[in-house]
Amino acid sequence: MIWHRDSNRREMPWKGEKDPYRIWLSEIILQQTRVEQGWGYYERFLKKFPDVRKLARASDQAVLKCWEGLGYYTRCRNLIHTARHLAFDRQGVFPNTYEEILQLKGVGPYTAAAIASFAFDLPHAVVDGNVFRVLARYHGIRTPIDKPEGKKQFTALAQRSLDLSQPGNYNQALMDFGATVCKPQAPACTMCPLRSTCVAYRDKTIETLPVKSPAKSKRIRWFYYLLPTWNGKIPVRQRTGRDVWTGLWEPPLLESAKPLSFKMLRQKMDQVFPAHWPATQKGFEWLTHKQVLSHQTIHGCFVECRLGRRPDWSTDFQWVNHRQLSRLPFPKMILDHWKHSPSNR
DNA sequence: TATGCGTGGTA
DNA sequence: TTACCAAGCAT
Repeated sequence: MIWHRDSNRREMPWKGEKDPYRIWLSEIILQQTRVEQGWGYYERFLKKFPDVRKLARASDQAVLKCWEGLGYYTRCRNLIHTARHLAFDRQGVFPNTYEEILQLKGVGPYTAAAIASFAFDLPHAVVDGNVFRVLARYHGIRTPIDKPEGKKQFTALAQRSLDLSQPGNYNQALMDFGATVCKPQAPACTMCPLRSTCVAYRDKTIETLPVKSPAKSKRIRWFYYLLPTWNGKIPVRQRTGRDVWTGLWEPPLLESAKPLSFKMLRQKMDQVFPAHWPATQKGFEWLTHKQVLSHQTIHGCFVECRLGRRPDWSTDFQWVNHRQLSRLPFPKMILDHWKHSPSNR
């Protein structure tokens, strides 16, 4: 705590904030996200949606567009849901107990403890990646942190360690400490005020803690996006289901587990998206991108051409011009394609 | 309860 | 290039 007081705090736009709306917003943005990455998003959200009623009244589309590029889009859909719940069912009043906060969609044990302690000075310890790491090293605990037993053990330990006289401050300090001193790689043990009593430092096991189960290998997918322009417009539809990028928009898509030859692709195009496609490969522009996600690798092949007639596909598709397109949220890979594609104006 | 969900930085 | 990780959560 003295370490934290003495100029080791990381300044951030939401630090010291007492407005539960702002704290909630910042914590949702920061889930599994680096502070530097979330910073700009937080400021843009606050500018566009200064209070929970503004956010609740906005269209799904406008909010998702604001979230575009940040990833884990379920967070954004839950943010919208909870904003409307707060504004319309609770007259804009944020719940002020840990249990009630935990009930909010998109709010789990970490976020509930963060809001409870920062906004309401309630004695709940946060347990995030930083806290897992600091506690595992300091106490030399080898229980895997990504299993129920580990979560239980570390949560109990964090709660016991909490400074009840200043829970918010303590939570901030522990996370800052983990982010700047007790780092995942190359921790600054020589600068660490706790090294004389740190079990992992004594046992030289810093690099092996915390214990995590090994990552699974990534699934590989091939996405063939069809980009026909007709009358200056292209067809797009919103992704549904429980797959990646749900809620974002995309052009007609043919998916394959393996790369397709042009001949195979052309066959599928005629089956799934019948149209007056060009007869040969020369009628198409063909560009590929690769995006590595945390759990899968997606190869995006963008196949562009001009059509003389508008095809009669599912009504899910909207044919939109550039201006309409710019208001819709898209996955980064598609945005990158349009940014770099020579045919895009 | 094991698994899936994005993107970007770093070694 | 690849692996790891980041203020986690829902299902």
